Amino acid sequence: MPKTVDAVARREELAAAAARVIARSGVAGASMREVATEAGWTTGTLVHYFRNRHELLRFTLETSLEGRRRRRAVRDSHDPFSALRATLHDALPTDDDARLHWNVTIAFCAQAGGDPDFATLQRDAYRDFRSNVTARVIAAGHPASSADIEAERLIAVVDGVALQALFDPESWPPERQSAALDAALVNRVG
Amino acid sequence: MPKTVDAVARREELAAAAARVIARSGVAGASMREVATEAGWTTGTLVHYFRNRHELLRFTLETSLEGRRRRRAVRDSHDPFSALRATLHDALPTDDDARLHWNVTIAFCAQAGGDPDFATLQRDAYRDFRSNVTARVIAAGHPASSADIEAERLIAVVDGVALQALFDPESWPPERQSAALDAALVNRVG
DNA sequence: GTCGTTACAGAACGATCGTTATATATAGCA
DNA sequence: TGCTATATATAACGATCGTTCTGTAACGAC
Repeated sequence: MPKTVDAVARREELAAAAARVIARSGVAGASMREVATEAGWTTGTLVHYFRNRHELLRFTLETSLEGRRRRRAVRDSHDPFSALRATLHDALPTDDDARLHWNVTIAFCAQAGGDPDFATLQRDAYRDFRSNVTARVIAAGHPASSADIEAERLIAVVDGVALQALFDPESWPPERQSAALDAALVNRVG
Repeated sequence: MPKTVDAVARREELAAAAARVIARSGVAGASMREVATEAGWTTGTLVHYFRNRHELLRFTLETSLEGRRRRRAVRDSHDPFSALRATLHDALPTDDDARLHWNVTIAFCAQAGGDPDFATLQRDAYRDFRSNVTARVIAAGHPASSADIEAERLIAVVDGVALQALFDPESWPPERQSAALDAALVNRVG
């Protein structure tokens, strides 16, 4: 056997570089050469781990979505209401990691129209998030009959706050985002 | 004087074509040739009315933002609460025109990171919208001291619903968007 | 009518893109 | 210690991009 590297880790490392470039300059700015430079490699390395650019972009989006999903799974240990709040709070761009995820999401959102593959990935991830929040809303004591409506209301608040925070980061510090979420939570749930 | 055309109207016609292309395939997909084809002209015409691609994109974004602002200005004739509701409702992607505006907005949102020019345009338009909603919230009877907080809460709901509706149009018909907005309105204002 | 200016078309250029092909270095096995 | 397969680098190709340049048609002033 010849020289061996952790191919999975290398792919994730390259995808992380791609995510940074995408968050910085959009999907269009994520050229093979730019991503390779960001990762500290060359295009030769990039094509060695991804068949083509589309596979790189797709894996980058999948990894970004998976990162959010994995973080969500941790929130089951708390009491039901705290778990709901933590789940929604994790979706807010209150730290660099979440901000990166959001920028990548928006960038792919703009690209989703021309690429149904990306649109499907994002829509499925969103539906998974929605069903997750719905389950937690029910666990927190909300009537099951209107839990989906309540979940969508809460997600709308989270998405709206996130969008504004991405636009105007200096006027939306983390504590203000949390406050907006809490205000939405005390309205109906809890 | 030689052959004369309405240069302003022609620029808006070309910008409208650019907006359609951007909504369909993102800012990156809006190449000079693609926009020219969409408009039914050639690149020669495009460069005759816009110095370069950046000016075309900038004018397209400005025109899109101005269209929303102009529609907002009409909403002063109603009673204060109806005016507030109408202002917020106009921001939702409930018809093709508003959907086009939203897709363009998201597309430029993804591009704003790499181009501070676009980011400034959008942030200013958003602040204008925010101050407009704040004034209408006060007019509708909300205490002035917390009117900005209330306006941001309502805008967050509108943005969140819009984002979800753009992702999942079939599960967010216009009447459902309106219902979500009304639910947010009856909570505090009114 | 002719002339000059404007409107538009289309070709061409250099840059950059994704992709492919080729070359080199490296690490484990014989 | 060679051998081989893998990892990485680099070059090159064709396509496409934004931009510039050149050519042509059309309208208004004289």
